Amino acid sequence: MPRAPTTADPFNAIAEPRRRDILTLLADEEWPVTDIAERLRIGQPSVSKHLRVLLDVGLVDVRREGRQAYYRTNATQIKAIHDWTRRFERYWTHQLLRIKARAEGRTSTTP
Amino acid sequence: MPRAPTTADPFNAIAEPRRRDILTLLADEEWPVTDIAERLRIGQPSVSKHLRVLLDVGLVDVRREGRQAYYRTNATQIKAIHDWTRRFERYWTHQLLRIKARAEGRTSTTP
DNA sequence: TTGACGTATTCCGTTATGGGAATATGTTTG
DNA sequence: CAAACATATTCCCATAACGGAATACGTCAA
Repeated sequence: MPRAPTTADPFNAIAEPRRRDILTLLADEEWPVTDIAERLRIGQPSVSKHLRVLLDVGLVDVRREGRQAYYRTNATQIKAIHDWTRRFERYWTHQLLRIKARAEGRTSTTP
Repeated sequence: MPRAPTTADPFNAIAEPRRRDILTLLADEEWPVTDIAERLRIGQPSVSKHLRVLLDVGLVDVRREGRQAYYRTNATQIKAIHDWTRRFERYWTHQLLRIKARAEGRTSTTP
């Protein structure tokens, strides 16, 4: 069984750094494809392909106007990832506390 | 250029659902490989391979004791993902407000 | 209509996946 | 030492990624 397609879910979609860049860029305002390509220094076909993936997963929305396509981040899908990671929030907090405690020469159980 | 290896970074590593399951299981306490396989109904070699990926990325720690290897989630790497998603927090909040407003028959600009 | 423009898709080629089965490595026990 | 046990690795294979180049579409302008 090969790796799941990038369009399988938001987790797979955001694994690609450039797609994360695109999502960040499109968070505040919509942009047409060419502008995205210019700003991020990516070839237009690549941008189109990345946007295709993001669109399939629902991470972006499109607004077609004439021959241009304005894309914009739809953050609701990112929430799913955020919610998953949030369950570990207390662990890295504890880890930090432990590290801090060790650095100060005392154990985490005796604060 | 193919897709980045799963060991490239935590984003790629957690794209696989079973690896997320493993991380969730190992969050509270350490477990040996066989126990993980039993609890999650995955073959032992598969578990070992997933753990290998997670270990390379630093998402788990190991404690070897005799012939057993106790793995445990190291959540500090998950924080990187959490931090990235957190930057979009306000967007889905706004989106929800917009949806709610629309459902109540008023625009988001006139709350 | 023809041509220019903006976007999307297709065709490469290289690389990696994840599962199962078999096997290798290392450790404990009798 | 040999057998049992725990874990790791290798082999096999179908699937798919990503980038770049070329090309196909759809739309707008002259």
